[in-house]
Amino acid sequence: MTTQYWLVKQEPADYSWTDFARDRRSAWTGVRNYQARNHLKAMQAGDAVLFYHSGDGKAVVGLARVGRAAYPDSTATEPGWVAVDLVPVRPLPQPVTLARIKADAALRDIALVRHSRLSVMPLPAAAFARILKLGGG
DNA sequence: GCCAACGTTGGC
DNA sequence: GCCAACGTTGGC
Repeated sequence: MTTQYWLVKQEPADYSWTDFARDRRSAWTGVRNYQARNHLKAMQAGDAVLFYHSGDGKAVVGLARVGRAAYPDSTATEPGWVAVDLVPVRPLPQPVTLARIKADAALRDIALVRHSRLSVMPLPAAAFARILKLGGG
């Protein structure tokens, strides 16, 4: 299976990149949106993931990878919800802000811009590479 | 099956 | 703090 590319959002006040880097691994639980869940289910171990700070931050701040593909979310009170495990790889030398992304012609159609409420989304390989480049990573 | 009301997310 | 987008719920 070829590597797929994703972006996940997190409110830094709830769980920041710093928390993630300290933990070395995080169970991505609590997703309760069907579209986001379907993206979680499509993740494979080893896939590349960008970590985005929503709210106070509004920037892509780090690179991660999928450590474990989808499994039942133990925090859910109803069946059917899933979690994945994510592992931090490295922070981006320079966070890529939402404003920067919106200003980039090659990125104006990504889900982060087009579908701002989605918390787990796929990224085309080219868009993923572009954001990494903008971040100096 | 439609639609109004309402709640949540997230940018500004 | 406000508002747009959008998902969910419930009445009909």
